[in-house]
Amino acid sequence: MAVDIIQGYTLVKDGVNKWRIPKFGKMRVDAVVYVNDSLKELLRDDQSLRQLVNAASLPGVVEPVIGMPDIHEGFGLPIGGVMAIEEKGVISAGAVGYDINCGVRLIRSDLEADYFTKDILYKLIERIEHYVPTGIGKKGRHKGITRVIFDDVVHNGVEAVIKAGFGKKSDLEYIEEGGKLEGADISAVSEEAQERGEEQLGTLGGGNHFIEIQKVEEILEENLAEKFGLFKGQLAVMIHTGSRGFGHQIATDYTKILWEAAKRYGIEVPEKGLAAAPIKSKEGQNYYKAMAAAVNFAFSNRQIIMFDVIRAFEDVLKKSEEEMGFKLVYDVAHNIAKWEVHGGKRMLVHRKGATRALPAGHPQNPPSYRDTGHPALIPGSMGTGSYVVVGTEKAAETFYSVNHGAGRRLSRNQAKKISKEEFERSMGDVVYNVRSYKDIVDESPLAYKDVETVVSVFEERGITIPVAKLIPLAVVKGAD
DNA sequence: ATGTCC
Repeated sequence: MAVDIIQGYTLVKDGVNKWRIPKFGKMRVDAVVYVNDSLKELLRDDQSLRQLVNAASLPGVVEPVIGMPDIHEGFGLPIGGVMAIEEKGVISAGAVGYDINCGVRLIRSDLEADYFTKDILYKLIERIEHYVPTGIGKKGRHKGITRVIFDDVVHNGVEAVIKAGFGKKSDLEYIEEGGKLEGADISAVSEEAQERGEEQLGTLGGGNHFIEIQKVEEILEENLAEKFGLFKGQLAVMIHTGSRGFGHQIATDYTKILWEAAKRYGIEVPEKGLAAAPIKSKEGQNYYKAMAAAVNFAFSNRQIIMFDVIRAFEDVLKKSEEEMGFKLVYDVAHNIAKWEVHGGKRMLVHRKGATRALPAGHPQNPPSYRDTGHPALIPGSMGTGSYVVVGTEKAAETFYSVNHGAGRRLSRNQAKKISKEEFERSMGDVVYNVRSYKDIVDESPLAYKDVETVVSVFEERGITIPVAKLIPLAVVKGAD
């Protein structure tokens, strides 16, 4: 029996790429982390195992608390963490994260990527920036209309922005939850969060958010790729953003509210980032209502950005959306808590830096992907590849969750030390918009784990089937 | 991630 000791915790090998921390002390359940030998080494200088162990002590937690292959430390639950809680247990804002429904949307086209010279790519990213405000604190270009429809957006999700003219009704079939998480209620959201949100719909933000023009580099599973409308050499666009200042304010407000509520309810919370209250309590219910509002905001944000990106392509290529064949492949949440049934039991699954990946035939798939399983989207860093995968039946052991990216290897502060030369080399031929490398150096591919290795962990275990690999041609980032 | 400290 293979055993390893990391950060003082005993890890016991539990099959391919899977390590278990048997429960001890205040843990109510085991913690599990999915890594191969090289990724496991990265946990030695990182607090993420402690954060998994702490999460395993919360009331109502379901066996096991799980770390994804791209795990790294976060606030409360690690990024790359999955925590399921039974109905009589607690809900935690820190286990969803500050960027509620941070997520990814993939758009395909009928265009051949090889047509896109650097000259065209520069024109495109310039035009995309013309339409999509990027960077911290930016207000939306559509804020006149988004203020008017804001209430409708938070309660009804993407359907509301489609009614206002951003895209078409059929897009709803290609968004997790149909673009709307039930149970949102604006009355649970602070005035401050509402004011920030109304003006920020349709903005990209900063940090790891991006709009990427990509090429389908490799088809890894022919049959599924065809059903997802993907082909080798195809031009695609990936959008990665979330709920901006709206979700951030909600997370800030409720971390405080839940921290104080925990004391009143006598819940022992091991660290502030895991602040939690009973799901059935007033505070817990209110967090869910506010979180759902931010989830709907973020799906809608990506819908508006898709609309604007397609306008940019129309302007530069002088072709219509129909001629270019742009279609939504899928839109997935990476930071969310949702009610799901696993093993016949209803539970609230918190995913923070993790993607749901339902297998073929699972009834919660959208009808468009019932027979295949929906695409799970895994962006790499901005100089490397991204993957489309699907979950298998074996993904039941992770509550049908897979990794959400490559995962950070260096902290932002460590990554700031990367030199200009190293940064430029790491970007290779990828065209990017930000003029000063200092603004995005902490997003350098060198700051991330190797996405191929990370994706291989679940593939080797039989939890995912990789379908396609996409590589970046051009990337639009927000300068902070 | 974030009007990166009201």
